[in-house]
Order: sequence, then structure tokens, then C-alpha cells
Amino acid sequence: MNQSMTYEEFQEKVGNLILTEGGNCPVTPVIQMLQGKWKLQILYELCIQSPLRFGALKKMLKPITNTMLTSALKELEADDLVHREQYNEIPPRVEYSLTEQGKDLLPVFYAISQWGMKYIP
Amino acid sequence: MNQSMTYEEFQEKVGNLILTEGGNCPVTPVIQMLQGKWKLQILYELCIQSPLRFGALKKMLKPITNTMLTSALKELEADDLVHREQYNEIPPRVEYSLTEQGKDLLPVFYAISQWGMKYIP
DNA sequence: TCTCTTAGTATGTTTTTTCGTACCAAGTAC
DNA sequence: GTACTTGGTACGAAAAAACATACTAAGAGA
Repeated sequence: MNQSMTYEEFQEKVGNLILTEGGNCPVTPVIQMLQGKWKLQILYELCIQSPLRFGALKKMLKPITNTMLTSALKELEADDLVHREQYNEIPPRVEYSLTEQGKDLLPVFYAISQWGMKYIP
Repeated sequence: MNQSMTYEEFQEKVGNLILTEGGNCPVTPVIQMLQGKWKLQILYELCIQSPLRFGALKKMLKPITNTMLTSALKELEADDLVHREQYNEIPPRVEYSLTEQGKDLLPVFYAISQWGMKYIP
């Protein structure tokens, strides 16, 4: 969407879409999929830099615990947003990157960054 | 952002931005502000239809409880994303709408809806 | 042999969210 | 006088999320 779309245009476009789809909303399930303390953060880090190893990701999201990072990554993988590549080396190496579906979330992060640049001091 | 921006272009643009801002990232704080089970849902409902009364909002987010809706709305109001207009009538009437800052989140929801239309069956 | 490495897992506990129920004001309709 | 209305609040209980800590494999280097 270009930045010049008005509120009313959005209501018309997306609002009508939702009404005509009969409850099959294209936004609500996505919101739910991205819910959780770390998911958006992880996806965003992988937008900026990719692939990233488990340890690197952990360092970037600093106060995160192993358990949290593991479980969030598993869920993102299950939703096919993140790809996990395991190399059978010692010590182990695992690299995480965005899938095509994950990369398609870029416009979301771009829109967020636009808002942030306007309003975050 | 137009849909044709590539992953690499985003990395370059936003990635450089973050590096040059020295940790003052325009995305992370926004993500955190929008965190919580109901906040994005509420904002989205107010994108589609506005203003909405407390009761109407509650109906749209159906399994939500009074407590949750109240606290989420308060936080959104504190972040100046949602405006609360109280009419002194009996029975009480309170209407919620997006502020200008709130309306500026439209591109985010538009981007989400684009993703949803592509990938949600 | 001892230590270091990485990418986790297992466990139990603490902290945070969320829920459920009851309650309020104060005017209108019956 | 009774019930109904709305937009909440208060409280404790239940559920969920997050945490800290300890542990693993299996090779490299000292």
C-alpha cells in the first residue's frame, strides 16, 4: 500500500473484503499466528540478517532463554515462516532463515518501521 | 513500500538504518507496544469500523472479558493510539476510535491483509 | 584426562495473564 | 417497586507463560 491511502479507502477496501468473505478474514489469523512475546522479534532479526545461528539469535534477543527461543522457533517453523538448517558437525551448527512466506512479511515490517520513524522519538 | 521491494533492498534500507541509529531501532519499540493478546485485534476492529462502543467492541472480540478489554483499551489510550469519548448519559455511552497515530497503523494492517490473502486458505 | 564448544532438552518454580463472578450507578419502562 | 440498560471495577482463583538451573552429545585442543 502506498502511504497515501486514506482511512476511508482502507475501510472500504478491507472492510468490504471481510464482509464479503463471510467471516473469513485475512487479518485475524495472521495476527494470531504472530502472537507471542518473541515471534515478531525473531522474524524481524531474520529480516535484517539471515541466516542466523541459534546462538547469534539468542545474543540479539538478549534476555531470551533457551527454552523460549527454542519453542518460538519451533512454532515459526511449524507455520512455515522460518527454515531450520542443521549441519551435522561437532560442535553442532544450526542456521535459521526466513522461508518465502516469511520473506513476504517484509512489507509488514517496513510499514512498522515507517510508523516507528514517524512516532518513536 | 511497494510490493516489489526485495529482501535485499529491505536489508539494506532498514538494516543500515538500524546500524546507523546506534540501537535506536524504529521497529522493536513498536512491536513491543502492540504486544498483548488483544491489542492488534482491537486496533484492527477500529480500522474497519469506528467509532465503536465498549459493548460493540466486546461483541466483536467475542470471548474477551470485561477486564481484558478495559485494560487493553487503557493501554492503547495511554499510548495515544485510541481515543476514548465519554458521553454523560444514562445508561452510559463510551465511544472508542483511532487517533491520528492509530490511523497511521493502517499500512501495517494493509500489509498483513495482503499476506493473509496470499497465504490463508 | 580435562576443558571447551553448540544447540538444544528436562525439570520444577516463579511470575504474569487471563478468567469468573459479583457488584455499582442512575435513569427509563413497566 | 422492580427489572433492564451500559461501561465498567474489585477480587480471588485458575491457567499460561516465562524463568533458572542442570544436563546432554561428541569432537578439538591443551
